[in-house]
Formats: sequence, C-alpha cells, structure tokens
Amino acid sequence: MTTDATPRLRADARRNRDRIIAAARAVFTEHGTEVPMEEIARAAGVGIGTLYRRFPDRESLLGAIGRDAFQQVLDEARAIGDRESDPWRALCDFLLRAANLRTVVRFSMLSQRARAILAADPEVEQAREELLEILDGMVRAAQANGSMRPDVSGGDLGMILSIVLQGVHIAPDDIRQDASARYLTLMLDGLQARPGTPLPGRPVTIADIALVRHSAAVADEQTV
Amino acid sequence: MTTDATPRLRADARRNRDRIIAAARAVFTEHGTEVPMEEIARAAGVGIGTLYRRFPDRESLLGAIGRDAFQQVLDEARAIGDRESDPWRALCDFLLRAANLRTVVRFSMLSQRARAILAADPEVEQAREELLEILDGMVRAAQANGSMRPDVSGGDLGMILSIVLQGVHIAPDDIRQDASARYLTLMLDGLQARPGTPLPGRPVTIADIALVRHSAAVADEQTV
Amino acid sequence: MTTDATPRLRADARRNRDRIIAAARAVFTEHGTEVPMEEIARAAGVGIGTLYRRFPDRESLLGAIGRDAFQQVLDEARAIGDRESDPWRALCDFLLRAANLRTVVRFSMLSQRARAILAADPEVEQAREELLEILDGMVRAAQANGSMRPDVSGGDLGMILSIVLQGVHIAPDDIRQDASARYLTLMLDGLQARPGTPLPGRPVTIADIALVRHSAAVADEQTV
Amino acid sequence: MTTDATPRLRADARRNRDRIIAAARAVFTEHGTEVPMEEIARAAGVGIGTLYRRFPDRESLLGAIGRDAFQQVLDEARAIGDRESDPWRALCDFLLRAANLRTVVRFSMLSQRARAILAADPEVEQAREELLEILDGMVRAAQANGSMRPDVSGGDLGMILSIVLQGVHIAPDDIRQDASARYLTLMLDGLQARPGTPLPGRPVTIADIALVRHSAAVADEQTV
DNA sequence: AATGAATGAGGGTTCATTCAT
DNA sequence: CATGAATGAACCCTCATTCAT
Repeated sequence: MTTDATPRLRADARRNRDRIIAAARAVFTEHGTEVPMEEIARAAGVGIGTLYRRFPDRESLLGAIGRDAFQQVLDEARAIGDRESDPWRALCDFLLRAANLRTVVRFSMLSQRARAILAADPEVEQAREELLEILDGMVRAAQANGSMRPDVSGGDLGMILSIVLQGVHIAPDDIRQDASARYLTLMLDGLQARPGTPLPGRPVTIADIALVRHSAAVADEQTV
Repeated sequence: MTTDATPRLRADARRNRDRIIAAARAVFTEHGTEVPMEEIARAAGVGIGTLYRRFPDRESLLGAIGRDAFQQVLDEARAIGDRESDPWRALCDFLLRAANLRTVVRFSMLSQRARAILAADPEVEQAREELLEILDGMVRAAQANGSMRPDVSGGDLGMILSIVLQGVHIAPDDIRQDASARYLTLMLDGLQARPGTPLPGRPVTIADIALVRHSAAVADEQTV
Repeated sequence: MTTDATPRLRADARRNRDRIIAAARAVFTEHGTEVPMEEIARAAGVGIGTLYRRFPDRESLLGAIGRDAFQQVLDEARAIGDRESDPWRALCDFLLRAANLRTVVRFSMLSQRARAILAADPEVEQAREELLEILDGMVRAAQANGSMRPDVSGGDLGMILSIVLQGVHIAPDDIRQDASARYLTLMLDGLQARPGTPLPGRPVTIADIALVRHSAAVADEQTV
Repeated sequence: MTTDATPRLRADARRNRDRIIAAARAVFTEHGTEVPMEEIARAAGVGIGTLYRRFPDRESLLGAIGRDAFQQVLDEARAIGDRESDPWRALCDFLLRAANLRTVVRFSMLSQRARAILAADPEVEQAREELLEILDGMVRAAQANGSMRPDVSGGDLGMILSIVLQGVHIAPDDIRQDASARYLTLMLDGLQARPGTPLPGRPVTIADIALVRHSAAVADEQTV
C-alpha cells in the first residue's frame, strides 16, 4: 500500500501504519487536509503518539498518501496501455477509470500546502510525469488516427482530468456519483469534434504542466 | 458593490467596507476561506478591529461577498437574456462570461463551511435560483431549435459551470488564464454533439440541484 | 447631582453629564462594573465619544458615581442626627435608610478595581470618614444610655452595613425587596441583646476600617 | 476532592487536575470569576493547554469547584445533624462552620455568569436542596423547643448565610478573619430574641429560594 | 512500541480608548 | 461639541507537536 523504503516493521506496527494511511485518506477527503491530527488518530484507532511515531508531521502523511494514490493511477494507466490497442478507446477508458480513483487524488487539490508537499516529493513527481507521458502518447495516437481533434495536446488532457476530478459540491449524492463520468463523456464528445469551435488559448503540452514545482510555487493558489 | 441594507455609512466607513470586501475576495480566492482574518485586514489596509466592526465574524464577510458575486453573475445573465435572441449563443455567451467572474464565485467551493454559509443566505439562494431558471430557459430553447443535444437538462449546465469555475491548480499562470474558456468551449462542443455518446447517469434538472441546503447538509464534503 | 468642581457647562453638556452618571449607575449596578463602556453610552443615549469627553476613563466615572453616592448617604446621616434625639432610634433609622440607598453604594463592592478607585478618591474618603464618625457617635450614645450591647464599636456597624448592603442573589425579587431591612432588623435585635453571646474577635473601631487605602491595597480581594 | 465521574486518570493527570481545582478556587476567590484563564494555569503551575484539556471552558471549571464546595458543606451539615441533638446548638454550629467554608462558596456570588452555571448544575442543585432541608429541619426543631423566634423560616437562614458569607472588603485582614463568625453570632442573638422587633417582609421559606434557576434567570444581577 | 498528557504558539474576537468627520 | 469610526492590546481557545508513563 505504500512505496516507502520502510525497512522492516513489526507486524503490529505495519498494521498501524496501514490503518493510519487509510484513515487519513478518508478523513482528508471528507474534511479537508487541515483536519486536526487527533481526528485522524481517532479514525485510525490509534493514539496520537503512534500517529506521530509513524509520520513525524502532517507533510509526511500527505506525502505517503499522495505517493500511494499516484502509484495506483499509474498502474491503471499502464494496464490500460497494455490491454487496449485503440488509442481513443484507451484514452476514454483511462480517463473514466481515473475518475474512479478521484477521491484518492482530489485532496491534493484542496490546499496550497498539500499541493506544495506533493510537488516537492520526487516519487510523486516521477509518477506524475510518467502519467503525463502515457496520456500524451494516447493523445498523439488518437490524433494520428483521426479520432481526436488536433487542436489539443497531452497537457490539455491533464488539465481536463484535474478539473473534472475535483468534483462538485452542489449536487445530492446520487447525482454526484455519476457526475465525473457524465461530464467527462461530454468533454470527450467535445474532443472528437472535427471541426470544432476554435478553442481559446493554445494547446497545453505536458511540458507546460510538468514543472509544478516552480510555477506553482510562484502562482500559488491563484487557480484559474 | 454590495447589496446589503446598509442604512447610511459615513464616507470613510463606506470606503473601508468596500476595501475590506475587495481584499477579502482576493485573499479568500488566493489562500482559501480559512486564512487568518488579520491577513484580510492587512490586505485591506485596515486594523483588525475595523474589519470586525463591519463584519462581526467570518461568516458575515463570506456572506457579503457571496451576495455580491451572485448578484453580479445574475445581472450578467439577465443582460445577456435581454440582448441575445439565439439561445445557443446566449448560453455560450453566458457561460464564458460567468467564467470571467469565476474568482468571485469559486471560493464558495473551497470549504464546507463557506458552502453552508452561502446555502443559508436567503439572498444568495434566491439569486442562485433565478440563475438556474435562466440557464434552464436557455437550455430548453436551444434544445427546441435543435442546437443542443437533448439528453441534458438545465441542472447539467449548473454542474458544468461549477466544475469548470473551480479551476485547476497545476498550470502556470498564462495557461490558467485561458483554461476556463478553453475547456468550457470543449464542453460546449460536446453539448452540440448529435448524436453524442450516451451519457452516464441521467439528465440533471435544476430542481435536482436547487435545494443545496438539505442535500449538502447530508452529503457534506464528500463531493463526487 | 455631582460635587465636582465642574466650572460651567453648557446646558446640553450638563444634561449629558447627568444622563451618563445616571445610566452608568444603573448599568454598573445591574451588570457589574466591568460592562463595556459602549453599553453605558447606549444606556445614556449618547455616543461613546461624548462619554469619553466627560469622563476620560472608567475610573473617573466610577469616582463620580461614588462621590455622588457617599454624599447622599452622608446627607441622610446628618439629617437623621439633627432630627432624632434617641441614639438607638437614630441608629436604626440611619441603617434602614442607608439600606434604601444600597444600590448606589453596592457597586463599590463589586470589583477590586472599583474599590481601589474609590479608596483613592479624597472626596469619597472624607465623606466616608465623616459617615463613620457619625455612626460612632450614635453607637457611643446608644451604649451610654444602655440601649446597645457594649461589646461592639462604631466600626462594627460599618461592617454590618457593608455586609447587608451587598444583598443576596439567591432570592426572587419580592423577597429581595425586603431582605436588607429584614436582616438588618434581626441584626439590630442582636445588637440589643444584653447579655448577648460572647462575640468572636474584638470590637471593630472606626479607626480599624478607616484607612481602606493601605490595608485594602495589601489585602486586595481576599474578602473575609 | 471532586465528585465528577472521572473514569480513570493517569496519576500525573490526576495530580494536575487537583492542582488546577485548588488554584482556580483560590484565584477565583481572590480576583473574581473573570480572571484570565492563564492566571489560573500559572497559579496551578501548568500550561494553559493542560487547563483546557481538563476543563474545556471556564464553566466546567466553575462547575467542578461548585460541586466540590457544596459537597463539603453538605457533608459538614450531615455530620453536625448526626452528632448534635440540641437543634439550636446544631444550627449555630453549622452556620459557624459553614462560615469556615465560605471562601469555597463565595465565588458563586461574584458574577451572574457563575451563578447561572451553578444553578444549571444538577448536582449542585441537589446538594443545595438537601442543605436547605437540613437547615429547615434545624429551624423547625429549634422553634419547637422555644430556642428560636418563630417569625423566621428555613429560607431566612439560607439568606443570612449567603449574606454573611459574602464577606466584607473594607477591613484589614485580621478583622476579616473573624468577621463572619462575629456578625453571624450577632445575627444568632437576634434570632433568639423573644419577643423581637417585628421583622419587615415575611418569613422566607426554603421553597422561596429553592428554584434559583427561574427566579434568578429573570431577576438576573439586580440583587437586592 | 503505544499511549495520552503537557505544552505554548497562533488565530478569533472583544473592547478601551483615540481620532477624523 | 457630538458622533461614531479606527485601532490594537488582551484574552479565549485550539491544536501541532513533544515527552513522560
């Protein structure tokens, strides 16, 4: 469940670590990344001291969850790449499945702080880059065989994924269940349009959004 | 700039009030709705006491900004309705202009707390409802004249707007500038598709998302 | 209403001053001497600025009220001394009437701060001393003619007055109305007892309690 | 020292809790119930955080002290009832001993807030009621055997106790030491007087002062 | 190793007092 | 003069983190 180089942990310590990560993921997702650490400890059923023994501060906990999450999405992406030969289908498939993993990614967008932490984590950064590469490959291939409009690039797909995965807060539960898939599908229909309406801005390449570290440090929380 | 029933305020007090609202809007947008009040005061160039004199707590400040923001968007919507006779063009126009106002709306999605405050404000609620009605009218008209796919409803547009206005955090500034318009345009192309890919879920009506108050109270922060 | 050497005040200023004193007396009595100054201004129907123009700080307001109150009690005491020749009757009369003025004195017991302010006010101090002298005279005379037990002194009567004027907080209104008079009467019956139960401690002279300034400064709020 | 249902506290925590209660009792008595919490923490020799961990707010601390205090007085009352067969002697004994505990009761009269808190505490309320019952029993018995004047009732004794326990603030320390006992003794002599001076008001029954909750809520701080 | 107690810095809010209108 | 706006120091309380049991 984690990719840390955790040398060797007593069985019970290992168990505690996993419970903490799972609890933190749930609590962060539900109440934001600024919840009291004590609440996480409670949700994990451990003492606050134990939580701090495993994760010396909030950052390290966020980092661990982020690594975990990116790794899962990356695995998914690789699997799809291996299995699906039609690039458009692969892209749709990946986006919709990534949507299924959205909860594990979303908290990374909740706070400036969380973002900075993830951006600073080399392991996260690397997974993210590979993910973008895969997306870019799918996009190029789909454009090459004419199934996708040509005025977008791999980075646009990353942007779209980010946008849709954030979810909405204004709808009742049942509608939220389907929301990501529903609006991703609309977006995908838009991506097929040829000729489509001219798009404002310019194609966003994966390089444009690769170096979160620097741009984000500057641009901070200003969002769009 | 505000819609409060502010009976009569000395000129300097009035000026301060406006500066506070403007500063708070900026700071909330930039650093989230939980920033220290002191920071808002500093940004507004007033003492913390002045801030509290005008807005007895964070809620009331959030409420004032929210009322302001919704009012602006609503005015825009009405103006477009009056001016533009082609419903599809009206819809595109409105969405893209609303995007220009996104920063003033976005903070309402930043925290559970902010959401609850806005949902509890009758003036906000009313503006929101009228906004949805206008959207719904545009959608019906556009569908009636064949310029929009029939498997969506007014609430879907509300959802789309919400999603896109949240913005992304992963891109450098110049790209974020255009992001909303760019992806809204893609989405609009998807909305023209006939026949489009079958959409997961069901059409979201404006009634579905009208009563934020209750559904949100239950669903809380879980988001999609 | 005041004894200040207030040179000459415009009629409206004078009116404001009196309204403030009256309002402050009421508000202090009802809510303690630490109420927000703003509340006093509101009760007086003046702006906070006006309040501060007349009384540069809380101390001076407390002082003014205290001087006023002591003066009233002192006038009463003198009048009784002039009118009543039987010392026991004079004493009873005075104590019971002072009880009627208790609200204007009581706040001086509410807070250490108020006490210190009054103790530091020469005018108050002088009125207080004269009051004690009068009490002492009554006591000596009553003891001389055999109507009062001999094992008490003038200071004891000051103590008793203080104690009873503080009132109780545990009773409903109607009972509180009569409480001071009722328990003072009991106390007076005790003071007639000859021979009475031996009293703990020693007679408290007026000298014992004259120099509030010093003893109180040390003993502070320790109360009994 | 406390009657809380404190499940099981680590030894050091227990020790801290007791130190806090003791310190708070002293500080409240000395400086009023509105002293900064920090001062209490300092007096107890603990950090402010520890204080708040044990007592989540000022109320709960006041409540704990109040329960403690009433319990002690009640125990005393019961013990005297068991040991002393002469009702008049029992009464005197009790009043004078309760006087020894006055500091622990007195703060309950310092502020409207403290009073409301105590009134709202069921445990306090119950102890108070039992105390009044005991007093009432003593009064009736003493009147039955002719050792007390008949024109008073149990509630009067409650009133007297309240009044005298409040103490005085105008005397130097050595005199304050004996004050309660001294003036209670005078009062008791008054209570023996047969026939005594007719008392203003009417006998106060224990029922009259039993329901602090309601009457006090209305009458508030107006005191006598 | 796990626990939960202790700590204190930091943010929210109030209010005494000063100052511009 | 009267007014009410502006200010900031002070106090309440929370919570991240450290440390004794």
